[in-house]
Amino acid sequence: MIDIAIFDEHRLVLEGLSGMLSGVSDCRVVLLCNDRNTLVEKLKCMQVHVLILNMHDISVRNLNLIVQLNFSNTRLKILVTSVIDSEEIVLKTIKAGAKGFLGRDADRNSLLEAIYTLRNGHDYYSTSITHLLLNRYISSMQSDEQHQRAETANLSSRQIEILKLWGESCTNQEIADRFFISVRTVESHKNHIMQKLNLKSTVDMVKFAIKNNIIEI
Amino acid sequence: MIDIAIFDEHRLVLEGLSGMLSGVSDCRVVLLCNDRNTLVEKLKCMQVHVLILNMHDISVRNLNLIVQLNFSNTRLKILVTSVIDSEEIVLKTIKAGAKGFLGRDADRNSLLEAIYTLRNGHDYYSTSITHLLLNRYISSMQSDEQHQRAETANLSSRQIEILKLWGESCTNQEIADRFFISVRTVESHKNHIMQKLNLKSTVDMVKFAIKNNIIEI
DNA sequence: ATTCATTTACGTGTTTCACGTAAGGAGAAA
DNA sequence: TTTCTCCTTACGTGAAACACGTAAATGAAT
Repeated sequence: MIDIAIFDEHRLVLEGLSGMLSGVSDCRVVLLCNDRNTLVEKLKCMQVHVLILNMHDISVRNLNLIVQLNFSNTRLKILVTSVIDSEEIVLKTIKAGAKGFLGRDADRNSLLEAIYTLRNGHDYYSTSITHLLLNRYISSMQSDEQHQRAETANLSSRQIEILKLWGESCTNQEIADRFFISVRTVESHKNHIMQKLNLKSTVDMVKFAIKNNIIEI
Repeated sequence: MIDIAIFDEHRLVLEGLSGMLSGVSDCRVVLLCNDRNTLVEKLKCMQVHVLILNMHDISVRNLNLIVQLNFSNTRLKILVTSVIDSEEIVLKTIKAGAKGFLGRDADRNSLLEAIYTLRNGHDYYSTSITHLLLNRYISSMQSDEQHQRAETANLSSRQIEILKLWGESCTNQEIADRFFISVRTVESHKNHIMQKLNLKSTVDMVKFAIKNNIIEI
């Protein structure tokens, strides 16, 4: 059984959200609230697994509420819902400590998925958000690759891979495990890089990698 | 009722995965398969909602399998599981058309979450992946904030001297000679620097020194 | 067919790192 | 004054990384 609290400034929305959960056997709505102070007070002494927090705006007031709730009840999982699923609001809520986010594309199934997922200790972000992050990520990876091809054509792709991981403070062993090769091979790769680029020390290798956008400062 | 197919090259793993789903009322395992060609043929004419595809490696063979299955059965949702949850494998599988990914941190609950989520037409990526994406995103958005928190003032003048020479690719012995101290003392200084700044590796120390204008690229 | 770079890997000896310990001094706080 | 903290110096030990050489397998180039 999952105990759920719902917050919204408008009673109507509150009841609407509550209604979506009636008839779900695993869920029990134990608190409906439309006042921030009351919410914080009540949640201090209630056992609530998931709080559905509907946000109309990304005011500091709302973000602080999340921080405050997380502070006073560490076991509480906060699921933010909002029609404003811009990058900004999502990021800010996550940074504030929300464990889930449902945007405008979310339906009842998504809500249930999110509740179960949060209850299990995992994070949940709606499809649009995940896609946003993925696209960002993929495009940043691709632009990285292009940068590298421009400046470091003399290094082989394998050598760059090694350098990249090493530049993220991986040990040789970690790099070896990642690529399923021997530690000695990793050492070999680094030796070859040093030879090829005529570098005196590993410090120089870091500098080279930074100059050539292989690793970030 | 969700119809599920499971693929793995090893029968044992196949049965293990299948066992995890026995007793789940909403799920029905309708196909176990350890041969790629058979899998493609069977799935052409069977109603399967979710395919659990356990990948041991990111071979072109496996990626092509995903592409092929997506082509021949557009309604099929492919959930890739793998102990190799590196950035590389995740990206490649998603680009190939997988709708979900479970990494090494996934447990039975995650598997069920993923199956339900895919069945509902949404994507599912395991916590580690989501965090990976989020961290990338967040760090790229507000890298300044954390970076500017670095305090050079915390380092003593001696520590900065050491760091400066080391950043010019001097060996510990050279640094020791310069200051008429023992090599061990140089090591101590570096150890203290690492401790004080909470740095994991010498690579990080180079980055710190560059960020704080102690050494130049 | 042969050359060349790449990827893989080992051997050996040196250097550096990680982590702990510790002594002596300088300066601040009680 | 004594206590306390930080800095500088330095060592011990075991692990990791580096320097330099060697070398086999692969594949692309010509």
